[in-house]
Amino acid sequence: MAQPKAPDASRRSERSRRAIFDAALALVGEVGYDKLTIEGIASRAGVGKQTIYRWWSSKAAVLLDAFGAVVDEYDQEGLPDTGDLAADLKTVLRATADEFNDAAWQAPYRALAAAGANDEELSRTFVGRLMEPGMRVYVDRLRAAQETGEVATGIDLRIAAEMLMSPFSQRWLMRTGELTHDYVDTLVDLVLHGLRPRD
Amino acid sequence: MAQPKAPDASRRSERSRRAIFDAALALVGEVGYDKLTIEGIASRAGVGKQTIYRWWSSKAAVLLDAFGAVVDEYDQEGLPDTGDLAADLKTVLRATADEFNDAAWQAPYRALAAAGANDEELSRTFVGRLMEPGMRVYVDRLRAAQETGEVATGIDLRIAAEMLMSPFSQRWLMRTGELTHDYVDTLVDLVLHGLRPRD
Amino acid sequence: MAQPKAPDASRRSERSRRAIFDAALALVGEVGYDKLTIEGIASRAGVGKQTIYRWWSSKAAVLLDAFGAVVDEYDQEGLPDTGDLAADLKTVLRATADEFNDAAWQAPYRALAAAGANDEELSRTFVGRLMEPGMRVYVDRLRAAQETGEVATGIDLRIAAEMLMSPFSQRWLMRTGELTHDYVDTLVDLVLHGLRPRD
Amino acid sequence: MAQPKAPDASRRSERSRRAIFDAALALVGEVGYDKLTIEGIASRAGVGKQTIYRWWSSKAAVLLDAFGAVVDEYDQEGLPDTGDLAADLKTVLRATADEFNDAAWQAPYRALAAAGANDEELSRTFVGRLMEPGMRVYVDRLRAAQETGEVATGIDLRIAAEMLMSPFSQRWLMRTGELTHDYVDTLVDLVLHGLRPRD
DNA sequence: CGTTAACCGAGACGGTACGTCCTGTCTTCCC
DNA sequence: GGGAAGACAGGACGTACCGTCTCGGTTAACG
Repeated sequence: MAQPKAPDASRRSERSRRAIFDAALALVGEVGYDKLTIEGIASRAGVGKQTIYRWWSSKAAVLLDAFGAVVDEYDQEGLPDTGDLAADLKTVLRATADEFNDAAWQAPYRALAAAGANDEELSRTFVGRLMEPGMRVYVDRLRAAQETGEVATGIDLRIAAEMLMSPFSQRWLMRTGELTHDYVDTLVDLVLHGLRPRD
Repeated sequence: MAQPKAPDASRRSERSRRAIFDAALALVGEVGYDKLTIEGIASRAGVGKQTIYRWWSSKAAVLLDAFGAVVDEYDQEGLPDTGDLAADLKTVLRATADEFNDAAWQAPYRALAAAGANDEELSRTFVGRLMEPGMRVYVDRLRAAQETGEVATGIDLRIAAEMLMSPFSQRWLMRTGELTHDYVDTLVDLVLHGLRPRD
Repeated sequence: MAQPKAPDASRRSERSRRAIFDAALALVGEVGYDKLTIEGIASRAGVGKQTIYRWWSSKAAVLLDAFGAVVDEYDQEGLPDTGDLAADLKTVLRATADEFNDAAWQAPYRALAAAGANDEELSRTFVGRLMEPGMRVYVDRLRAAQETGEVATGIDLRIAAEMLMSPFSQRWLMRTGELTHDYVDTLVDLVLHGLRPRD
Repeated sequence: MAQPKAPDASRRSERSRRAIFDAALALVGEVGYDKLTIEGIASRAGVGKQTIYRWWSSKAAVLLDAFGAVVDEYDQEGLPDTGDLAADLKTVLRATADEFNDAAWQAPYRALAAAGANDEELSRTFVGRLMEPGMRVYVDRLRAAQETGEVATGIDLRIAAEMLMSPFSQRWLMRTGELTHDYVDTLVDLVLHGLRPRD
């Protein structure tokens, strides 16, 4: 079952791992994803190329881990639940919009989304690691709202959450519009109207 | 103030142009976007590299033109209007879902969406050339529905259209779910419920 | 019969060819053969690596051509023939000794002799290109001496020439002794004594 | 004034030493000297790389020791002295020719001769360890012949021995000819004729 | 109807990065 | 402390493409 040369993870250099993450994130911001190279990362991190190839299979994989490590620190603990679904969603989506407008997030996130489009394997990891967790907290919050009657029963909450998040992501990814607070508010209102219990 | 070397388009070889398109589309399907190369296209098309560089600035630009030429043949003439908005949307989105599930469309479309994420200029062209026209017909159809009272007035139709199309595109691009007819129907129903005239 | 990608020699850049020779000879003198690298030659010559790989198969092949070009300028025109074989041989071998003691010749010559020992193909070329011509003029001179009676008939002149040159080369290659004029004189005398017509 | 880390030879593993020799000799025969690597030797010998680096400074040094150990078993005990110098020399040189034509000797011997050409230090060891002892027995035999009058007095026996051995070695090293028994006989006769007491 | 200027196929060029291999050092764990 | 194992920083390998340039050849507009 094992690959033909599994490196011994217990001997891995934590120092190098971190230097590689820092270098990858810094470089993707400076030169963009297309001009990001393994050699560049290695050189900036003061690391041999082989140390990268030993642990990752592509620059996308490095970036995914690097960005994942950053995101993990933002420890999501579920959406707020003040009892007012619309207000809660607006609060969180406004914050998310601010994050997406932050240059430090743009480059790696865009890069990974793009790389995922052409690489199914990477795409699965990207979605599972970075997008699914976010999606799940929305579904949970919607389920809670269903129990208080704010949202109709019988609705596919997964699709409901996508109605909220996909227009938002798509707008940003394709640059078809700004992610303003106004936009967020309008979107939340329109979506929630559709989720209301039917008359 | 002309560029240092504006090639004379009137002397351009139509034969070569087509051969390049065919080669680009065939290759992106066979080897994927990342391994698509200008040299590969040139060689497959039986064309000198310079003939590509003379007319396009990158492999993305070639692919965009090549795919654009294919798409143009599907000449969109607006959405049907039978008077039943939901039915009309389902009809068209089901057809679109089938298209997106067609392997011949996947590779170039994904490639361009991905390339656009990292290249703002390309992104603008991609959206303007391939996505905007599609979006526009939806907005038009929604406006018609607004006039018949099926959709509430005062709604931002652009955002409404995005609520319909973005979850759909995102699902496909990120591979977070299948584009089935059932999915389309559910999505349309949920969205339209949100667009109904308020009580 | 042809190799799978014969480059077009008529388009070859003479400028690059010369720059490569110069760089190779300079570097082998500066850093030695073992630390001579294709990358180093390319970089010093201001040339792409591929330009070297296109025309040569190894650093040894480059060096052989480079050194060959230098040697060719020394245009051998046969040994002098004053009628005194011993004197003629001493004159020429003394000059050769001086050449072999010249640092500029040492590095490439040693390198090629060494590389040839481990690479039969290269060895054939090295011998044929650089050593055979030298050997031949000695054989010719000995043949002339045979006609004047200075050298016995029936002697294998090839072996005779080797008796003269091999101890000389071996001494230099293996560093088992100095190549002084005295040494040369002694060697010539001993060898010629063996070649004298038998009593 | 000891080196920074003089390993304690008394604790050295004889088992590893032998495994390294065997691996080095086997590999140089299989893949040639250029592709012989320390890693390859270590791995084939079932030994850590450090165990090699601890005791030798280069692959050439390993090979020299390995080959030296083999040669030592051939324990030279001087040339035969039947009273007939020519016959004795032919006997021994014929045997040597057979040895040099044996594939098992070729690779390491050639490799070391080549490595010596570019590495003065190695060259001294190689000559001193493997070539000098052989040379010495020839000089001794010639001296004995001088005392019986077969060889002229006043001759530099060192140079005389080289006249015999260098053409032989050179021919083999440079592949300029076969080492046949006929060749050996002719060479011995020619050389001895030159060494005869002058008239 | 010949001249000539541009596009064209071809591919050599100076470069950059790839992913692999090996070097020589260092660290860990075992005996 | 020697030895097996192997991660590490470093660097060269030989390959693949990049985007530029130069070379005939062909082809269309102009004189």
